[in-house]
Amino acid sequence: MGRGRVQLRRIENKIRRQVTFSKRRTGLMKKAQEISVLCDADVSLIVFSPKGKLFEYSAGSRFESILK
Amino acid sequence: MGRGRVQLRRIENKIRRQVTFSKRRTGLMKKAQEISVLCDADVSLIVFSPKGKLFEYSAGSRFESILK
DNA sequence: AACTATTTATAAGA
DNA sequence: TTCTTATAAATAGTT
Repeated sequence: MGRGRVQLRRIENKIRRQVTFSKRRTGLMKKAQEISVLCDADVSLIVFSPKGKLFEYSAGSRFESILK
Repeated sequence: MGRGRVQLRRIENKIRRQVTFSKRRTGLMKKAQEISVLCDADVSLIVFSPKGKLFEYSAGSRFESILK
């Protein structure tokens, strides 16, 4: 999406990689939430940034009992 | 996306819910893979369909040792 | 952080 | 369920 095509390989530029991570993490979390609500599905999504920071979304009884 | 707007609530029609689940699960898995490759991030995504079928994607050393 | 041109995802239909 | 198409949504590059 956006101004250029996506090449599926590691973004070498550190700044660009961080910006892309931030944008795509937000989008991925949103879509995880959407499929859980729309389709009544249990979902667990865990992402570590390259710096080791943890981001997590979970929904449904299968995961809430484990992760909360 | 598509022909109509998304309402963020459970899709009541069973057929439509299954079709949407199948399409969105594919898209979600793809985006999980993309962020892991592009941004060098460890990712774990686990989804259960409403029928209880498990779908999983994981990437990175944090998860591969656990899930494989 | 906001913008916007463009790509990508996908809802509905076939 | 697989393909197509119109359109909504995500986002890459820019400001």
